[in-house]
Amino acid sequence: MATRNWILHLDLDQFIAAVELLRHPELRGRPVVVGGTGDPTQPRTVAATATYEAREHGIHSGMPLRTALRRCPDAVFLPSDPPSYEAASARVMAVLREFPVHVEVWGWDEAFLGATTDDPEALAADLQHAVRARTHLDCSIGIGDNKHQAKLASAFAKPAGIYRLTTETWAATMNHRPTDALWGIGTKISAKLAAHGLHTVAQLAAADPADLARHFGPTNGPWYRYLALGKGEAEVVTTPWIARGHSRETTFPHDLTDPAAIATHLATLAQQVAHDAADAGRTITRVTVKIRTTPFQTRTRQTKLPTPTTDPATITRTALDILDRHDLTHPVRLIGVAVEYTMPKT
DNA sequence: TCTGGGGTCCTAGGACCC
DNA sequence: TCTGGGGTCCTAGGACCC
Repeated sequence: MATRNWILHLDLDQFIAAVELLRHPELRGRPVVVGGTGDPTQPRTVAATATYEAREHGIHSGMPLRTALRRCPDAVFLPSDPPSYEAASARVMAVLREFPVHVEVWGWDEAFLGATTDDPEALAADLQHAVRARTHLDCSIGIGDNKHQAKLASAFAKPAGIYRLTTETWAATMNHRPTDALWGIGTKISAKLAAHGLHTVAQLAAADPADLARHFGPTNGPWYRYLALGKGEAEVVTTPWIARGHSRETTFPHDLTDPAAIATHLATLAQQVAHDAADAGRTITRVTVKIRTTPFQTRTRQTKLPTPTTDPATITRTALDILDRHDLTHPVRLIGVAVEYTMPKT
């Protein structure tokens, strides 16, 4: 077998639930739901994850906790605890870096690995064993010629398995599937493609790029066809990601109608975001204020700052000025502040 | 099932300038 | 004067992902 380059995608199985069960072994085998502050009576809080036992009751991530409670009154509800997920994630990534691979971290529970080997399955099995031995966490590993293939392959590998999806096997594996099986095509685009007669991956792969560009945009249209052909980024980037921006938002359990209360909360968010930027050593070049009203209508207003800054007072004043441009005649369920960072010159 | 929070990137239209 | 066309920046919204 010839030695060549591979992309591996490692996906930790049921990551948040697995971390929680390590801390609460007595809950193993019980339906467990993690989300919010762990209070299932709190409105407008959703599940971050649910164990297999909870899923048997029809509970899934994204479901309101109140609904989950109704479906399974015996379920155990735990608060979300991002710092411990962060810590568990860091332990896993450290294990991966001990192998002769390039590691690109992709969120808490995923990583792409670049490897040169004649036996990627053996490497994947070694990785799984090491991660399990050192962290007690299971992972699935996809093997491909690029990130797109490897990413889809790791989903086929679940739970705790290994799956290879390459350019050679792409058509046989993917052609009959709906277009939203591709990584980057969701329900909206899939429906729009179907309206143009493109239902399957094979049909999208055979579509006219110019036609796609006309209906889906000059970049996106041809890119969808590229995905359907099984192509994708094949370079693993190990340098740390430089964030484009940052945001904080709050959904209130009960609507806000008092303009003063809205302004007060907005000012708090703006100051937090300004401090976050300063902590990250970044300057802010644009401020966006997001308001979601009942019934679930989301509006944004933004301003480019004349001069980049991290000054909390400037960010707060800008956010409050932007708030004045919003229509606040409807009850407010969400307030958010997002900022765009100045990108360092390269 | 009345619908979180934090991100990234693309698109389209209008303003403005030459 | 009553009408062009391109380039760039800004803004709002939307789609997707974890």
